[in-house]
Amino acid sequence: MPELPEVETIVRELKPLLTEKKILSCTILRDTYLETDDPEDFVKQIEGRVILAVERRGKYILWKLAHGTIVSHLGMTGKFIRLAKDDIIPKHTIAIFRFDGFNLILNDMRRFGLLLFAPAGTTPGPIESLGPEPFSEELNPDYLAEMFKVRSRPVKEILMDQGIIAGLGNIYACEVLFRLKIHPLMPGSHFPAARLPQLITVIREVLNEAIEHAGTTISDYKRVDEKSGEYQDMLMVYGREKEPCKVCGTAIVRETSNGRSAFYCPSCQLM
DNA sequence: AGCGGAACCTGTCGGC
DNA sequence: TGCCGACAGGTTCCGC
Repeated sequence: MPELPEVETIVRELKPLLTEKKILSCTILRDTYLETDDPEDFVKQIEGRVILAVERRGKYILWKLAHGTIVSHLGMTGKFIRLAKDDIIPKHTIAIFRFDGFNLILNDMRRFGLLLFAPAGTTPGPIESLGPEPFSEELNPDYLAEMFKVRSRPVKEILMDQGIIAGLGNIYACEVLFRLKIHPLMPGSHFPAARLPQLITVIREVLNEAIEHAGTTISDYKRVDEKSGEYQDMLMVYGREKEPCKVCGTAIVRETSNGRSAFYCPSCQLM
């Protein structure tokens, strides 16, 4: 569901809500969701603790406590919803976090997400293996040249590989490649090295624009206040199979690659 | 090492 | 109306 812009939007909304607030209590409704066989320990670790900061790393949401970090990933359908104390708990709720004056719930219909507590000094495996943040200096043409050079897989898959760049998913990978006029199935090793600086610029442009529009809502993604994002109206190719390309009018094509749909304009985007 | 495919879940939509 | 298959913002694991 959520890619970097959606997670960034949620983190920005959680910050003023949770920073300096104490977790009064926590109830886990689906304990198999937790990355631990001891859900009671998770609750024990966090109850009564104060959230010092809320941060994002890739598509992961981090609540920093003095003695560790609560790590969550929203998978495809996860969301945090702010509820009044007496509101009915919706279907598919995973966890309830109670604060002074409100409850925050984690809800995830398909249960592809993740929730864990990482004690201070430890880094959970999935975060350890993340590549650089798109807005960091570590993402530079030299680094990407190394990554692309040896890979035969399609550029779209490389852009979506969290170990190479953290945060891009199917929507924004498709949109970035449309803007570059590069075919999503072009082998990574064929990507012209001279265009790597432009690739980085476009990744940042697309992500920034999506963040400004509070992310993309196709069906499930909702903000903490249940409002939708606005970037779906700006999408050029994602989800637009058979619609005319907004640049040249050719029908947009959908093609499956590695189990995911690649959307592209067959005349604008070249191998 | 890198790649493709399946698996993990539930819901929705389109076609017959 | 109803059933069935395809598909959905993701990640991980397994076998080649």
